[in-house]
Amino acid sequence: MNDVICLCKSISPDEMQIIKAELPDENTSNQMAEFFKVFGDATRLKILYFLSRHELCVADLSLLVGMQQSAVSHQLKILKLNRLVKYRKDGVTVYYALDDNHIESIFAIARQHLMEQ
Amino acid sequence: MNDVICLCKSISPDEMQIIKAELPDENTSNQMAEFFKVFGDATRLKILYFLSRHELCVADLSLLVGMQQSAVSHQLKILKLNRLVKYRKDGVTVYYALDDNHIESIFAIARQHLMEQ
DNA sequence: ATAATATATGAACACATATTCATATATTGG
DNA sequence: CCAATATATGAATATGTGTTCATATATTAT
Repeated sequence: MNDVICLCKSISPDEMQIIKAELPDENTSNQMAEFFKVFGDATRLKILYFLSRHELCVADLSLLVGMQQSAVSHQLKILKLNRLVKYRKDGVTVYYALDDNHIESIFAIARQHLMEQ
Repeated sequence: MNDVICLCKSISPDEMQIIKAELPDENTSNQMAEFFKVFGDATRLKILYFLSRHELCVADLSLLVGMQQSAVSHQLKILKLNRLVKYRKDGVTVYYALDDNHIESIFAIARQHLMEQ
């Protein structure tokens, strides 16, 4: 990409160059976007909420969120890939649980933002 | 929706009822999902990064993110609607700036999560 | 008023995503 | 081995999303 020359009065060309140079690389932006995307779905948020209360099997999660077992499995796969949940197998049953201590704090911040009108 | 009866051994029907009853209502889940969705796009994250460094006009943002002015305007609209950026007009130019003190902390948490392998 | 400029907006398109249905896989008990 | 059960997976579909192009709006200077 070419050098950037600023067009407006609020910032100098030099400052432009600096903040452009310090932009995290493409991978970081994309990884971060992927991470937040996981929280950007009400069904997944509900699953995370329930798991924050108790370890649960897929069937019970399906009852709780009121969605088909298949849908829940698909979403659990996404949560698993993003290391937000872990699981253990007991016979034919699979119990899922939260696997991230950042979840609570990230929720707290979102709640605060939404509370402030 | 009908009463929930748990199917697995890990939790009792009573506990199921309780965590189900305490699930935040549909509105809350949706609002929260919408909020996170905003962060789930690399272009918007870049815009937020640049604004975290300096107030900027649309044209400069467009140069910095390497995307058409129109695309940037569309994304700024979304950020505006979610009260993440504010703006001031100076003649025909519009300067945008961050309008949320939670952004930094939410980024910090995401970064931490992604750092941990 | 007119021209020039910065930004905003709407339509169109390509692409991603969530859900469902049908079915495969894996585990246990008989 | 076979049947029953819990979960996972793939295809299909409907809906959502981001970008571009074209154009509208708004502001300033001449």
